[in-house]
Amino acid sequence: MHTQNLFTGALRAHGLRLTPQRTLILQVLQEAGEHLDADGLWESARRLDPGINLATVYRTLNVLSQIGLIQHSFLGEGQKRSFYELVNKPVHYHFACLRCGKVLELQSESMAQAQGELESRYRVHILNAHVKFEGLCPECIAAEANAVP
Amino acid sequence: MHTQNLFTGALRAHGLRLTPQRTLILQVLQEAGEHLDADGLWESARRLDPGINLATVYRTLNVLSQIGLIQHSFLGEGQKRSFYELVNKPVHYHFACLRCGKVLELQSESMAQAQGELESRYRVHILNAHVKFEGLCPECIAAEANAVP
DNA sequence: CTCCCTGCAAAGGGTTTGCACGTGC
DNA sequence: GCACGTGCAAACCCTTTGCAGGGAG
Repeated sequence: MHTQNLFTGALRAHGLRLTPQRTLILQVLQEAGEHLDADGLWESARRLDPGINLATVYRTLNVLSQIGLIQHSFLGEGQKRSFYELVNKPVHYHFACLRCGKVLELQSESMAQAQGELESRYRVHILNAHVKFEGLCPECIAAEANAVP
Repeated sequence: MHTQNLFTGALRAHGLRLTPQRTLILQVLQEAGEHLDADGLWESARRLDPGINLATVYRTLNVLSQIGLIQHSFLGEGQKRSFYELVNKPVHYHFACLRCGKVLELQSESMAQAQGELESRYRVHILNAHVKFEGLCPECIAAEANAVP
């Protein structure tokens, strides 16, 4: 996997240094795959480097956001925490089940189409789309159907 | 406008009292029309009742959220604040300019279509959609073009 | 008259920042 | 060696909460 080189290049292109901490955080983000919050990321990172500081995690996340390697978003209605994920992943959208709390990642071509329509209609240039749907997942739809016959 | 009665009814239906502060906050939300954060709302409200407290604003916003009169969401990448708006309004989506911070409200039929597609593909039941786009607004696209000729 | 609601102030909790030391390049 | 990055702890800022007094129903 040449992802590491990609990251290295991106960092250096912005005059940033490749420190062990940054490498570690990128690694955790990559292995986790799913959306992580800063705290969860810190927890995972500390298993490999117990000395790593939460402030460093936040600073790194901000740096990586600024150079476009990761995307950060909010999930969950009353949620206070931000979630982060690599831009590495294919375009997808989040769906949170209101009943069981599960988060699904959805793919949709129509969304991209809708996005294009908005760009031309409003003459804006869309760089990021944060999309979160809420509702019931298949399992919970079934459960609700059984509960209310 | 019978909106006031609607609110009154909704509050009473939930065993809640119609206090001057609640009336005032609803009024401000209604007149502002656009997305307001708690602080902006407080500022507007204080012009009519200088004694109103920020904690009351938050408490009221939470109550109104819970009974479904308003919707609350996050806008802006590094934004810490929540934004609130009446559910009164037609379906729309938010666009935040990364350069000037301005927030636009967009309408799109394709979005609804995409949503329908996702529901059937993933067998989920979508109840809410929180959609936020980020990018450059028309003015900032022009400004960028001038800045980098 | 009874609770619910408000104002006030202080606490909470995620995120940021100042400072001195450490380290990539 | 110089500037950037890190650890540590305190600061920040939005939001919530405990408490006592006040007002809706």
